[in-house]
Amino acid sequence: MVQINFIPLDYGYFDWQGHNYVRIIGRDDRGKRVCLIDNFEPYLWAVLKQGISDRRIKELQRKIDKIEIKLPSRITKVKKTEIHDKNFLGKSVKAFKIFITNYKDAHPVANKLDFKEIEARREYDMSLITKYIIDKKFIPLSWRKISGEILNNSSEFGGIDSAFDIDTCIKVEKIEKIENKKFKPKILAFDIESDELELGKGEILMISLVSDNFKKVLTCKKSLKKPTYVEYFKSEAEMLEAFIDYVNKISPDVLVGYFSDGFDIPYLKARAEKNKIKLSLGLDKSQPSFFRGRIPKAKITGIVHVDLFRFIETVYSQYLQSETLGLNDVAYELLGEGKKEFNHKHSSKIKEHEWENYFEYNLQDSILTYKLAEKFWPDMIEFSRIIQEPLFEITRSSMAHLLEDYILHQLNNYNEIAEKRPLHDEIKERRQRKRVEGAFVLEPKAGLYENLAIFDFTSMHTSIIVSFNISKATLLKKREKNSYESPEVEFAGKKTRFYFSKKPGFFPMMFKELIEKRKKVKREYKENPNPITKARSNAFKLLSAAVHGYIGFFGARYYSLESSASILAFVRKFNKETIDKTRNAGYNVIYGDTDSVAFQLKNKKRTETLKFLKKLNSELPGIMELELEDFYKRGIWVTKRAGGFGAKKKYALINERGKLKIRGFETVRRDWCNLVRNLQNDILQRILKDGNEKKAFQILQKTVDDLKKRRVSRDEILIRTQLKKPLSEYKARTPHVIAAEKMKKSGTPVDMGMLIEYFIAETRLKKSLVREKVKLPDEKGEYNIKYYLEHQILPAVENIFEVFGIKKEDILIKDQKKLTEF
DNA sequence: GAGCTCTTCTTACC
DNA sequence: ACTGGTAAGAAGAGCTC
Repeated sequence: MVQINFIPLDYGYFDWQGHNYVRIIGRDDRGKRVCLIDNFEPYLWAVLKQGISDRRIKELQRKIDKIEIKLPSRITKVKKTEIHDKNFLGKSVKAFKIFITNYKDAHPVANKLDFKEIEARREYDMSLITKYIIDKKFIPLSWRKISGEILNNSSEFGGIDSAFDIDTCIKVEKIEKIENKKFKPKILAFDIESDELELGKGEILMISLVSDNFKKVLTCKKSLKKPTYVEYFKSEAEMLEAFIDYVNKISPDVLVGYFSDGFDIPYLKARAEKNKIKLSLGLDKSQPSFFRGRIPKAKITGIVHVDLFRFIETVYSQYLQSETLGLNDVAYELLGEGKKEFNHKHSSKIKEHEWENYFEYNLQDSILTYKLAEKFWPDMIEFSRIIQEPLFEITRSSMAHLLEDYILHQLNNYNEIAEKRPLHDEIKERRQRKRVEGAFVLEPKAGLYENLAIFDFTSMHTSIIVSFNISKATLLKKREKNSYESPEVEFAGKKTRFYFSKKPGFFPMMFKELIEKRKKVKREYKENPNPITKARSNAFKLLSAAVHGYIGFFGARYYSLESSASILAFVRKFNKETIDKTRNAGYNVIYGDTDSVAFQLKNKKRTETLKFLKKLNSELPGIMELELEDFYKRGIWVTKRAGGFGAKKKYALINERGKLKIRGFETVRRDWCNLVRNLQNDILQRILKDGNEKKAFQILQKTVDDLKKRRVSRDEILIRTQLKKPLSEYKARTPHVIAAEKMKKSGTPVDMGMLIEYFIAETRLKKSLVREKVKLPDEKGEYNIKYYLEHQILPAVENIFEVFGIKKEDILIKDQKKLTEF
């Protein structure tokens, strides 16, 4: 019997003599790599209908105990059946806990439970690892004291201890909770370069590896100078083998790449196959396995493969200003350094002296990936601990999936049996439903305003869910006395109201607790700001923000469109009420969107306004809360280009400290050229600072002049538009589709998700469509002055100057003559 | 071929 | 297919006159 302190990193399972065992790879507190083997007792639930007699229950139990699934490879039996008092969708129920010998057959066992006394069969559709973590409270990346027996060249479990490259293998007897201590994982970042983007098409030219005090580029190409970090190999095969050796030797906890699920790992696998090499990266020398999904997930046994791109995409992209989530943009924003310059061309055309630069470029990618991984480690570890799912899962799951995992791991606190995942037909039906009415947006009156404030609701949707006890399980079939009543909603073509029980449901309670946890962590962060508390606070924030969307998501276990419709009806009601109350208090309300109200203070003082906020808060139910977003010195709202009404979701503000808040304007949209984005930004800034348009107009005149004199660089007039689907699926012949087709024709690989760059050029055609003037950035040709004037500059500034009574004609009139010259 | 509406598409806001 | 609804706006398609 041994005892160690252990932190789990990678979870897997295997079968031995027809039973399931869980295999956990992690470290002990001396840094040794340990593999734990633990038994897993699979079970599922059968929820009984109300009022079944004890005698009948006994009878059923006997029948269930006899269930057997016979397969060629194994026989799965019911081991035992227990009767428990549980909750299911908030109701107290009696349920059978049916233990079976192999979880893989839980589904067929569930199918055999078709007794009329059984209302529902549940928890046979969850991941085995999820159930294991819940049952043993063995939370990923959390320290535990493990007692057990060391396996040493044991034949038990088929000799697993010798198959794995580990220091110790322990058969678990006991798991005890201990206080979390620090853990610094060994991270290894990698990146490959190849001629082709299509997986496995061309050979791999080089592979870079970066870890703590370790930098390498492995290559099978020759260069003139030989940097110390480069290792040369005779062939691609030898290079691949060296890569595998290095990964095995360094033996990292985390192998991290950037888009490595979608590119590097599958590419390596394909090239290894071509070279008849086994890509034995796993601790048991196994090859990466791929799990299906939008992008297949590449799993390496014993080492956590993290595709940092995927994690950043789901949990961090909303905070990033970067125009793309490519490594260069993200690294620039977060690390202040980007990729190295390298002019990509086919390897056959790269000269001997150029390879050195390519190596450096390749190395830099791994360096950036490594640094980003270090930066995001607190986020990864906190997400993993809070959601209680392994690192591999939480770095790849969508937000809805993360939230659902969080819910599943919390259910035990409420003695709840988990709801099932919707089946195919159910998903289809849900997706066909009419969408429910959303939030309210108040149409602003265009103008320049001074002395403003914005109030907004904190976590509005979630606080409504909590305050009105809204969920699938608390929804009442019909009106009941003493229940929460939603405002009137249009649902399935009828006007109706929904009612929710006042008995607190597990779902709203769970998120009440989550909001409380977040508040606590936020306080902790304020007292002691550090990356861990920041990451924890952020994880709670993101989960909380996703709850309403999750309820309306067709794939959710706890989907409830009635709940979603009710939440949104409350959102509209409270926003409108707040707008009315603000107006009635003597403020000039300018605008409001979903959970906010923007207004002019007029003659009122700030202290008075804060007092008014307090009053509003005292009138709000439950945990709902309105807060001051900020006071603003000035703000501008413009009209729509069509129709002359005030444009929603489009405004710019400046606060006392001179900080701008610009929403919706072209300057924040990446599909407008930089010339116009910068121009509009300058104009808005000038106007908000000065309170008038004089200088801003001069800025405009100068830019128009530059444009006409062709002093504007190519870079500034490039328009970037993303390909949102495969090129072949486009019905419309839009400029960016034409540009993408041109790229393809010229040999540049074009893929879904790419940001297509182009500009609009002068043509000899007298009358023509925009798409006929599309040119790629490196094509010869001059920019089309008329287009950039009338379709870029003017649309972006016209409505701003209109606020000051300056018309489109006033902007152009001075230049009318000049215009005709071109 | 001008002028209109409608569809397709992208990207924003909350 | 992998949170939701609301909205602006460009470009092109298709129609009428």
